[in-house]
Amino acid sequence: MCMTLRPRGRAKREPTPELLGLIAGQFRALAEPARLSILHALEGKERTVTELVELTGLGQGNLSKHLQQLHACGFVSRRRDGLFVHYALADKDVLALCEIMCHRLEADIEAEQRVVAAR
Amino acid sequence: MCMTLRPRGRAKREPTPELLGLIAGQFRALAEPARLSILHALEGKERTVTELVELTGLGQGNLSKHLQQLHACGFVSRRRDGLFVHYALADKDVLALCEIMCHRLEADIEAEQRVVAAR
DNA sequence: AACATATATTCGTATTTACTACTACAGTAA
DNA sequence: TTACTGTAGTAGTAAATACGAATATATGTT
Repeated sequence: MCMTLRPRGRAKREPTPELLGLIAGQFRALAEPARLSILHALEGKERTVTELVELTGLGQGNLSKHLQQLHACGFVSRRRDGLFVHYALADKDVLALCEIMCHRLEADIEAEQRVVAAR
Repeated sequence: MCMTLRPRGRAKREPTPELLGLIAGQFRALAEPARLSILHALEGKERTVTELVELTGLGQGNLSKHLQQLHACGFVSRRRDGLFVHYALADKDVLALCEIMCHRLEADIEAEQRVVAAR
């Protein structure tokens, strides 16, 4: 039991409120359509802030703040190149997480369709 | 590209704002320490609301609302047994999701420790 | 029926937060 | 230096939400 809500390899004990807060913070960083839109725009290649403004339709200041949040949680990396700052997906975790969520949603939709079809 | 922000097996197209909202909603359901605490209490066995009140320390009304949210997102299942309602983890997704997050946090902590150790 | 217990819901409030508009900072070029 | 561009930060505001307290509903018991 308790394999998930504590760091791996640690002693078997209750997750502290601090740890729960950290995990919740990671989820909260992804709990916003605007930030998911940013992450989607970063799939495959890195992008400058200007590019992301165009791709996402978000305002520049707003977008920048979302990027700070994603960077603070380690979901995106930053690379300065002269006047431009290039952002990129930091790892594959975002992809894995979203894939699980999409899988769940797909299952829900299919279940609903079965209910509808059964009438 | 775009393997993650749309349901599997669908045509290759941009994720709609609706889909992004649904995914964000799934993440938001997990973006709260109180709800993670509930999910942790449900690891291994189902629990009644009364049991969850004791295990989590949350108020009964507050807890019930959190349970409704988790149930609406499909993370927990409900089973009525007379006067009691038993809640349980609906699937293994929560465990997988939290494991990824814990893994990330652990990596961050280790990275910080390396920085500290290098001084 | 009345009563008791378990769970759900409503109300009011304080906190959080996403957004826009504006301003500040960083880097480049003249 | 000044001017210009890209990015980051600040202030104010409206919407979302987590919480406690109180109330309502559901089920079982007498």
